[in-house]
Amino acid sequence: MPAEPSSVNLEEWFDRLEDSGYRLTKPLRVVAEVMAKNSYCTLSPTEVYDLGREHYPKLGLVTVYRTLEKLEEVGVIQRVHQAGGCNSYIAAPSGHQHLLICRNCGRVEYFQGIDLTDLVSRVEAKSYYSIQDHWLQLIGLYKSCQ
Amino acid sequence: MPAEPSSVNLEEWFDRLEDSGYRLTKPLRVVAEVMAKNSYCTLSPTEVYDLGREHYPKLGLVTVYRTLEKLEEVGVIQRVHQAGGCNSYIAAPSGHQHLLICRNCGRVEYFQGIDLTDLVSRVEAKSYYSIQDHWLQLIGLYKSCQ
DNA sequence: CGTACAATGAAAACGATTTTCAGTTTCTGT
DNA sequence: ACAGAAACTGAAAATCGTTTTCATTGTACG
Ligand SMILES: [Mn+2]
Ligand SMILES: [Mn+2]
Ligand SMILES: [Zn+2]
Ligand SMILES: [Zn+2]
Repeated sequence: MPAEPSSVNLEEWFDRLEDSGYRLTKPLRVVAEVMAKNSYCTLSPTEVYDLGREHYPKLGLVTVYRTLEKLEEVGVIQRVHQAGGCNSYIAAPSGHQHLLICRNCGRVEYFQGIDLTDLVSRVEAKSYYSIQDHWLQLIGLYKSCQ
Repeated sequence: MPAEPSSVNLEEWFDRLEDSGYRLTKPLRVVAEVMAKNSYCTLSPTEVYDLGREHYPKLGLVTVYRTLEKLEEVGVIQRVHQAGGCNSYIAAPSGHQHLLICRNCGRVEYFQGIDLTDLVSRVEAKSYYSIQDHWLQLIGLYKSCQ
């Protein structure tokens, strides 16, 4: 059921960005590439900046922020919330999946097979809310960190 | 199943703080009181500061930060993560419960009756992680916000 | 090509949080 | 009740991550 983060199709990312009217610039390509190549772990804007400059030293931190925003907007990456902070991102899986994060090394897996729709609508029926979304994350220790 | 946030026993909070070696000062009491009296909604440090100064004008913002840290450490409040930001807190319910938050007005309910232990251990069995914790939050619209 | 405009990077501004520090308050032991 | 030690406080300053501004550059499109 748990799966390695599906390897990313960078061309598809670029298509989505173009479809949303964004231009495919060098800095954008570099940032996207960094996120795509590190789809198994979370990265903060600064970490993306450092990795990006290895390939493209001119890259500016401001552009990293702006590009992460775009990538999140078109849905190819997502923000990850952790006890230590909520400013890192990871490649989003296709479809709706949940995160399993290692508290120690930050390694990430996605898992499927937990379907909450029944449980959620049961709660909805008994509350005064219309539930639009849910957010489930598992936290633990990866094999080599136990 | 959904329930009004259980009304808070402030004395119990103070006991817990004392047990952890913290001193019961005036500013701490004021901050705790603000969190206890607003157990149905989330508050940012600045909001706590403003509410606190209504009762105790000398209160400093730095002390609010320090006190929220203590309250979280002893487990009587918890940080709430939302799309708009992750810097607000709310009184924690007794025992393990999950949050149901209104996207519009910020109103909060807790709900019980969703037991994930089975689902979670099923995922654990098929992953390389030992799962220590989970984090489930429902997001929607409260009655009067729909 | 040439033009229109989105996107860039550097610097400055900004807001939230943390650190520093000198003075105050709380608790403990007498 | 009292003295002393240590925790705690508020104001100011420092710091950190993020956003805004702006002059310049690069991309898409005809
Ligand atoms: Mn789900
Ligand atoms: Mn649970
Ligand atoms: Zn968060
Ligand atoms: Zn509402």
